[in-house]
Amino acid sequence: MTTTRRQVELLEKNRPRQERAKRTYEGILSAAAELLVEVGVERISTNLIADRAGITVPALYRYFPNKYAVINALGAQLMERQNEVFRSWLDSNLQEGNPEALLACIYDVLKATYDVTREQTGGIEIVQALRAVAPLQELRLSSHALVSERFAGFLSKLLRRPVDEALIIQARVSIDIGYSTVEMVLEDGTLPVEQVLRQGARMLEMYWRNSAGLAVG
Amino acid sequence: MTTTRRQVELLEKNRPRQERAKRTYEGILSAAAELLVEVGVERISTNLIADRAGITVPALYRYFPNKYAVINALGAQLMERQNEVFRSWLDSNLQEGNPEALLACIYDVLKATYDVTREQTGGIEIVQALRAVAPLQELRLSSHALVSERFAGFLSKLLRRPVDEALIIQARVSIDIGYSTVEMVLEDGTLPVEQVLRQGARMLEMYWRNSAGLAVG
DNA sequence: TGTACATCAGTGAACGCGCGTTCACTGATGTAC
DNA sequence: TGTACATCAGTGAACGCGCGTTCACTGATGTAC
Repeated sequence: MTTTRRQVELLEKNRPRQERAKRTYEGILSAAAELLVEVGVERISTNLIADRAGITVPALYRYFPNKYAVINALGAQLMERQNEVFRSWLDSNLQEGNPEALLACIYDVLKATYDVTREQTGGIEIVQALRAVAPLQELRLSSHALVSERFAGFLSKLLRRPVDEALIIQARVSIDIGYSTVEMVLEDGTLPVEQVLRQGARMLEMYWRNSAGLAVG
Repeated sequence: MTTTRRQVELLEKNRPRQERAKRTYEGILSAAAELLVEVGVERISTNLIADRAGITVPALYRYFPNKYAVINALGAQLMERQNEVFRSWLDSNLQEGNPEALLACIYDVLKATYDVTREQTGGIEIVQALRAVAPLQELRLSSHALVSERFAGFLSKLLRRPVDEALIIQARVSIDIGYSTVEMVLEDGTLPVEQVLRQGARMLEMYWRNSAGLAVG
């Protein structure tokens, strides 16, 4: 991509070992999440985070090389939770082996993803930061790509189709459209959550009915 | 929303009057667009912008109160161009008065939106900034809401349905899904542009076939 | 059970830097007569 | 056609501030004997 963009270290440094250290570490993440809501990505700083967490800046530097690593840790946590929602949704539909069953509960997975993101302080702000801040983009993109591949494998069995490029693309588009619907409703607080998620679910349902050659509702 | 978030002035100050001033003004916008690509939203500053534009910082302050106003001006320009794409797509389909004609060319409007965003230096970075930076969010949200209302009015005539909340929501979801597809392909450079846009178009098509009670395929 | 010691966790103070912002100013452009 | 003047456009220098980062350090925790 762009070469002029400076490389940023995102790896965490020391892992917290003692109890006290774990509290400090968690305190840093909570403080960062709160500040992401209050002042936004563009104003957050290690100084602010340490202050809010009730520690000094060098204590933060013990665990994170910079502020991006802190946001990255928050992002990894959220991506993991979102992925887990999707994974368990797939699992609970694996037994059925029946496309209709899956199509009937797309709304559920959107709602569960919405809930898990809402539950995390600064959830939507974290997602937006992952999109907008170059050094963090990799995390969200690779997370979506991973989930899409798993989804494509699942669909391959369900629809008895090979895992070719077309299927992977269809899976990826579905995943991204699902997350987009959730993000849309989190970003614009004036929208009716359930209605919008239901429309998003219906869109995905019609798409897959057409792909799989199933009857329309 | 959040009250702790400081209010930021986004209105431009003096409008450029003389020729020289117009060049300076445009130079500021171009420099900002380039820097958005090179260093990202979180590192851009009035100092960097003025430097790149070949002027001193007080010259920038003559036209903009702060860096957010600069990005806001870039964003307004881009939103306007995207809206224009959609407007002219609707217009060229208004004559027909036939849903099938519209459904047949959803890909075209996605591709045209993709092209117009791609054409603008820092196009995707501008969109991401509008999403992630609180004081700029209003611009994108109200732009999407406006386009959705216009679309709902159009659909009302086409499908002979009243402009009720349900129709507005459906229009809004469609608009946001369209933009999301475009943004997805701009954000992840590894994806095949045409294939992804075609899938997005197909998803919207199936959605509206179902809504309008039209035959599939 | 006590204590000496190693390791882990967090502090206080300091640094240089780029940031946003403002000032009084010089220079460029356009126009009235 | 020339020039005086008003307005517009951009400069140089300065400011205080919060930023990221590092240092040698003190204090807390855990453990070997």
